[in-house]
Amino acid sequence: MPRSAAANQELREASRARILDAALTLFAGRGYASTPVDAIVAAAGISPGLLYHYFPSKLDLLRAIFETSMTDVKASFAAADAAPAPADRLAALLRAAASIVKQRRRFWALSYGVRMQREVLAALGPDVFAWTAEIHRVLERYLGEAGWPNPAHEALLLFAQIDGLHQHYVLDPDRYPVDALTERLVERYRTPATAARQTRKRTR
Amino acid sequence: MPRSAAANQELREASRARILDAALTLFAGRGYASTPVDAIVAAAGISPGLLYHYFPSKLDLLRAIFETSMTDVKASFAAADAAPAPADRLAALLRAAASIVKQRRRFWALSYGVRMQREVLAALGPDVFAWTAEIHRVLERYLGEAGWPNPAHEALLLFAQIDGLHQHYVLDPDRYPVDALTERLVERYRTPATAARQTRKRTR
Amino acid sequence: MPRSAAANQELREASRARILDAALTLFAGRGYASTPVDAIVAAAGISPGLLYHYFPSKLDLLRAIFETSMTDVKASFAAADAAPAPADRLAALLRAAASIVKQRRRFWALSYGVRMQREVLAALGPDVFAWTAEIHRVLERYLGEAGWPNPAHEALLLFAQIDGLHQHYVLDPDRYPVDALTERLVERYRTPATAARQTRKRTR
Amino acid sequence: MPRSAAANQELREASRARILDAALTLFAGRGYASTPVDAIVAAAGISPGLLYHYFPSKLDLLRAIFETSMTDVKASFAAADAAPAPADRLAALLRAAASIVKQRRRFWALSYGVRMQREVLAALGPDVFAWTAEIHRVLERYLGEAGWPNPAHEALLLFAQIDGLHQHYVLDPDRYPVDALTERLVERYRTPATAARQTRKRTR
DNA sequence: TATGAATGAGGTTTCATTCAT
DNA sequence: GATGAATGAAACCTCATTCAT
Repeated sequence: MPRSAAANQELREASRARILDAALTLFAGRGYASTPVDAIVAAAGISPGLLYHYFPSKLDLLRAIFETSMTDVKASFAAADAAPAPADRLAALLRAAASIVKQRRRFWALSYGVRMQREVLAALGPDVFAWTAEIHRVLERYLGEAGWPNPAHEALLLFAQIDGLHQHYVLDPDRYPVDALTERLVERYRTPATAARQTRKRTR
Repeated sequence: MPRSAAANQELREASRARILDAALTLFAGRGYASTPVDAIVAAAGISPGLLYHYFPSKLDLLRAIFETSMTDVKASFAAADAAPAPADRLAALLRAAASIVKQRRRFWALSYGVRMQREVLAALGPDVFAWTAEIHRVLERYLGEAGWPNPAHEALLLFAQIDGLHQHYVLDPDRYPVDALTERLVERYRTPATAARQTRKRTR
Repeated sequence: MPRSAAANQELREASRARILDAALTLFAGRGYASTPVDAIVAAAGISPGLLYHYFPSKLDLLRAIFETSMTDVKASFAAADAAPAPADRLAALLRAAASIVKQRRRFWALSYGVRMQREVLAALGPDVFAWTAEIHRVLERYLGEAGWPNPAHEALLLFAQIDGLHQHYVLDPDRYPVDALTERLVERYRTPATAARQTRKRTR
Repeated sequence: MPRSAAANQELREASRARILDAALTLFAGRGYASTPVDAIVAAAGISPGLLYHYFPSKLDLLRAIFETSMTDVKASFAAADAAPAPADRLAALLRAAASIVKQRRRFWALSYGVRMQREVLAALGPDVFAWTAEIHRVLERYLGEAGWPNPAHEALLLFAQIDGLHQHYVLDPDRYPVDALTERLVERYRTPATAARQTRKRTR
């Protein structure tokens, strides 16, 4: 008596989701390399065989996590991108980024955790590399449109700022005031930071 | 006749240094967990026995790297701290930090690589935890002395900025313009971004 | 479709038994410390991974052997203890002990082999320590009931006798006449070796 | 300026003795196989090189311990053997054996510790095998001369008794009453244990 | 779909031993 | 006579993965 196709589909989804979730939690906490497949299997409450039924290898599991999460993250950024007034888009982006980091803490912890490991990163495919480049491009465009001088450098600086902020948040989520700091950032980037000071300097 | 004490001392230090150096390079490149002791041993041109003669375990080797490097880093910060005019100390610190990161790229790569792994971090001892707190305190003091409002939050923001900057540099050292960006930061933090200024600017 | 629970149970027990058996043989012959896990694995015809699937460590394997064997041995002594006439129980015990030593030569060889190694013994748990104390208590009770003077000392002596006998047997099982010697012992302990008798004999 | 030959000789003896002593203590406590050469070296306060200067291998060190100790033990038995009246020699032997075990506890612990390990025993040379055979022969002769029936079996029994006694003593030297038990044994073996009981049995 | 026994390469560590001085 | 840095084979154990059911 075979299960109906629909029921099977549900089972599949449920199992896959449990595995991905367990793996994400463990990878985020202990690191990818230090997490045995058995630990994932135990946390997901399934058998090793089933894990390999869904994911051909441990690395593919990592890849799947990145795919899932990155889709999600991109969607969020796209929403910010759609803000009506051009002047508000930078603020919208900063807030959207903070919000998505808060929602998907574990993914970011994992992401920051593997960031330095070239071999692993390479195995995740070109998408992950393209990732940062794209964010940088968007920031550069926004800053340029807002009249910032040398928007390429400014974008690097702003990206570093955002990245550092989020990483520090992920390291201590219960006490780190991401929202307040994000608002401070929004404030600071409301108008180009050039005029006043740079003028003063030049006139000396 | 045994080797002279001095000769032994030299041999020991040379071997220890080779091991530490090889380990740092490999840990930085492949991550701590993904680097087999045998790879370190091969890179250092020694036998596994000798590594364990100097370091009781792989983790102790990591610990030793952190101790060595952090001593070095602290010294550099202390030097910046000794700048004559109070107004220059923040600039001095930012430049010293950039300089030390450039000099010890591999250590920072390693450090950023294990940052998310709580178990490893805990095993490195309380020093590594206290580390960031101390940097934050110093920044807060400098910003407070320079008249910045809410120096606690501003310090978090500045620290995140520096951290992000350095991490991005370490990820792509050949192309990332740390120096230019550091100077931009120095410039931006020369005078407090007071509410006053921002208001004035907006009302103009 | 997973294997049925019963089939798994069988597989598990078969594997466990093969490992325990191979380990017992090797430990008995070469000593615990001198037996590499790989040798056990080879003798059992399995992979190292499987051994560690069943026993968390080499020491736990030793522990398991002791648990298994001691259960078995205690059962045998309990049977002797149930002899009807009190006067026959000592004889029953002596014979049961000889019989169990003959049946489980390898266990006794192992047991005698680790007896002097305090660290190993301690790791085997309190049971193994309590073991000899219990035998001594039983012997003392039997001897007391049979009217022997100073049954505590006599029990020590008898226990030493049995232990020595069995150890010598295990050392050279093919030639050592355990049965004959056990019968001689049974004979000797049929009636108490009272001072009275000895005096009477001397005065004749 | 070379040391005098006599001074050298003294140094040699002292170093050898320290090594043998440290090794004996450790072997007795932890077993031969579980004692690393480094532990011996540390306990003796010397360098590994020096140990290998005196003993070609760890096994040779064990051999040396056995040679030293067995010479000593044989001398002690020889003394007992020289007792004037034939009737007293068994008593003298029992007492001498107890005394030597008390004096050289560590050696006996070691000896009992390796007894079950055929490979190690074989490497110690035939002497150690001949050892027990000789004791048995002596006992048999004494018992025969004292008029015991079936002295060969009786000797096995007595030897097992002595051996068990001494082993139990070595396992718990502070509480085990060797002396009292030895006297009890002496008493029991003063006259052949046959007449009375065996007669009674036969006449039934 | 799902299980879990089983594998084996490879990981970390130990330890008897060597050798330049 | 003595040292201790150095070796490398082998020990114990882990873990990604397979496969019969």
